[in-house]
Formats: sequence, structure tokens, C-alpha cells
Amino acid sequence: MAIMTLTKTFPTEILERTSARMPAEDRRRQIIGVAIQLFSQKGFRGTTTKEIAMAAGVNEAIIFRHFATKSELYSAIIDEKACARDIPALDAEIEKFAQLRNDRKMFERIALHILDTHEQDEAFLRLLFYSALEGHELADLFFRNQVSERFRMVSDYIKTRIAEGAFRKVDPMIAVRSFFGTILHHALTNRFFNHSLGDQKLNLSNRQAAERFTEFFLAGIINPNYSPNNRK
Amino acid sequence: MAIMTLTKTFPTEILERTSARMPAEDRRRQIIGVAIQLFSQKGFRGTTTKEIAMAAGVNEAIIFRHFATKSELYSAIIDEKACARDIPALDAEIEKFAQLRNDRKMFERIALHILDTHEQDEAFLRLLFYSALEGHELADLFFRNQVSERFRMVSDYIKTRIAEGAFRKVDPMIAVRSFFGTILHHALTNRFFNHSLGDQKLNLSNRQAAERFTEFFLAGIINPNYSPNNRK
DNA sequence: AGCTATGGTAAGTAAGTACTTACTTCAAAT
DNA sequence: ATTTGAAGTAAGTACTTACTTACCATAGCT
Repeated sequence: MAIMTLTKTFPTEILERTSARMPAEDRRRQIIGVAIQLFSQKGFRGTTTKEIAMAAGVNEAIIFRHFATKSELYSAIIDEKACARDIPALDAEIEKFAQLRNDRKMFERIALHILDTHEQDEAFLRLLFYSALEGHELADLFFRNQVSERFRMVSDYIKTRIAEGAFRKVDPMIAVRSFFGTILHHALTNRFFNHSLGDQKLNLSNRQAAERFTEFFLAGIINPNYSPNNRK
Repeated sequence: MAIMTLTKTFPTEILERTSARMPAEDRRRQIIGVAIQLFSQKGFRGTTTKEIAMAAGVNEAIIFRHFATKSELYSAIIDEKACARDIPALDAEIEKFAQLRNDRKMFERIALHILDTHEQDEAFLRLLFYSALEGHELADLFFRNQVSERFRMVSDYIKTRIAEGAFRKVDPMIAVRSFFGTILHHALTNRFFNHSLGDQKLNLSNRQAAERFTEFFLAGIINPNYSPNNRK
């Protein structure tokens, strides 16, 4: 409606141009957003700066005003994505379950987080994969900062529970890889190959999947001879 | 020595050209081999026909004599890779273990096969991933023909063992995804991210990994109340 | 020895590619 | 109201892309 009013004052062509105008910071962020989508769909090499410009609704030169090179645009994405990615609320929640020794809820929460992340931010996921294949640093950085930390945390928890006699004496590393492997594999298979699974499909909500995979995992690791003063 | 003899007859430049000459079928296969390597390193979009030609040691035009388009070359790779990929000896071996109800050996064999495949044919692996991301059909075809079949086989085996009382009453699909997920995740993590794992590294031979992941998996699924007339 | 089918090449083309230049337009500080 | 600095553009540049054309060279048949 505001547009209608303005249309009276200026001819449409000019309006369209002027209304498209945007402060530098906004435009910059918009270009990053568009680039994330495109890079995630077609890879870094497979995406042209022209495409990015068209998708952002600006001239190609604008991109090079904000980012000296295409690579620098990619680096900006890394900064946007790989750094500001800790979720303190989630970590606190997991830590709480760990302190309560609520194995089920703790592993379920981690599983659910992984599954939800994969579902919600498919673009980021694809970016990660392209990055790993094309040899950019994003995947590496993400793995080092995020995945590795969670591996360690869970592995430490398992060690503790073994020491307490609650878990069987397994190699914590083996258990960790088994748990994460299961969850990640489920997420990826569903995302990339669900259509080619035929009758092998496994249509579970993320919550259901988290519950059932956790149940299976814990059944295999819990010490059957342990019945202490901890309640589920 | 034969070359020396010839060198007397013809000037070297001509010799080099002629000696590079190759029957059509050989050249075709050579180009496919070179293309697999390059596509796997840089993706379909990221690899140029010129590069392929240079790596094969021929003029770019030769590629288009053998394959009408770049895409057709990719299709030829699919035919080469995705079809001729059943290993009857392996299947027989697994089937044998299954009939003997040797759970451990059966799962170990499957795990080892996956790990070895990933290690030996990294190029094919990367090709699969690029294919999944770029939306080509290879990944889909492979998944449908190979992975899906093994999922079904293992899932059927687990059903049988549950019916026999040897395994706990778990959802076979959940168990299958847990097992394959564990193994695949281990293979991929080691391949793509081993260097960013820091002290979280898990340096196992494929055989060791197959043994230990299988052990962990079976410990979780075997029915503790089952002690029949089957011996390990 | 000469013909021919086929392996091979040099040098193109048209349509991209990342990135630049020279210029215009406008919002806000003065 | 004027300046000014940044947002925006059209039309380039030099290079690369997939693919083509027209031609050369030789192995193997006759």
C-alpha cells in the first residue's frame, strides 16, 4: 500500500530501482545469505558470481564492491556460519542430564539436536559436504570446533559411567563413533537417499528416531548387573 | 631398445606422436579412467574436458570423438562403475557365515568389506558424494543396487535371529542402520577428517575396526538368555 | 604400392567465467 | 541547498569453457 502511494510520486522504473537500494551492511548480509543457498546447491566452483548477483537482485559488480573476490565471499560465509554456532542453552541442557546421570535423556537430546540441525539447515549441511570434497576449510573448521568437542564430551561421559559401573567396559571411542555414526547415517540417508530406499524406508519423526536409536544404543552399553540408587 | 631402433628411422617428434597411438577401445577406457580420477577430485562441474585430455595425453578433440558430450563420458563411468560391481565371492562368503549362524564372522566380513572398499576406491567414493550433491544419477543408482540390497539382507538375517531367540527383540531396521551407520561413519570420518580429529583419532586397521565395532554391535543385540546348541 | 578407415592434431567458435572501469543516482550531514 | 560518499549500473576485459572443423598420419588390407 505504501508502494501504491509512492508510485504516484515517481515513475515505476525509478521506484523499483530506488526501493531496491539498501544500506551496505544489509546488502552484504543479503548477498551472504543468497550465496549460502547457491553454494550449497551447486558448490563453490559450480556457482557463478553472476548467478549470485541475479538471485540477490543486484548488478554483478555490487558483489565485488562488498567482497574483493569470490573466495572472500566464501570466507565471509565461514565467519558467519562456523563461528557463531554454539548453542549454550543446548549445552546446558545436556550438561544437566549428564549430572543427573539420566543417560536416556542425555543421548536423546544429542541425537535430536543432530537430527534437527540436519533437517533445518540443509543448506549448511550441503555446504559442509561440498567444502569437504572441494578442499575448502569450512568442513575442517566445523569438525574441529563442533564435532570434535561433542565427541570428547560424550566420550568423557561414557568413561565416567563405566567407572561408576553403570556401563559395560567398552572402549569409549568405539561407543562414541557407534552412537554418532548411527545418528548421522540416519540423518544423511533420509536426506539424500530416502527416495531410492524403496520398502527399506524408515519414516520416523526426529523425536521418534532419537528415542529409538538411543534406546538401541543404551541397551547395548548398559551394564545389566548394575542396579544402584539412580532412577531413570 | 625397440624405440632406439625406430629412432634411427624416424625423427623423434614423429616417433613420440606415433608411439602414443592406441586402439580405440583402449583409449576409450583410458579416458574413462582418467575422468574418474578427475571427477572424483573436483566434481563433474569442476573438471574441464581440457584437463581430462591433458591427463590422458591426447588432444581435447579426441575426447569428443569417443564421447559426444561431457555428460556422455559421465554416463560411461556410471556403466563402468555401477553395473559391474557385484562381488559374488564376497556374497557367497557372507551367505556361508549366515547359514552357519556365525554372527560375529558375518558382521565382521560385511564391515571389513565396507571399510576396504572405502579405502581402496577413494575415487569412486568421492564420485558418489559429488554425484549425490550435484544431483547426478550415480549415487542413486549405486544406493538402489548395492546398499539397499545389503540393508535388506542384513535386516532379514536379524529378523531370523530374533525369531530364533538369539537376538533381542529389536527393530531390525534400527539395528541395521545402527550397524551400517557405525561402519560408514568410521570410514568417512577417518577419510575426510582424520587430520582435524586431534587427540580424538582412532587409528585402527580395517580388520581391527571391523572386529571391534562388530563386537560392540553384537554385545548390544545378542540375547543374554540364549545359550543354544550353536557354537561360535 | 596404393587405398582407406581410423587415430590423432591445430586452431578454431560461441558462450560462459571472474573481475574492472567509468559512470549515475540518491540519502544524509553540513 | 549543496556537497559528498556510498549504493548502484552498463558495458566492458582477458580468460576459460564445451564442443567443432578441417586437416594430417599411419596401420592394415588388398
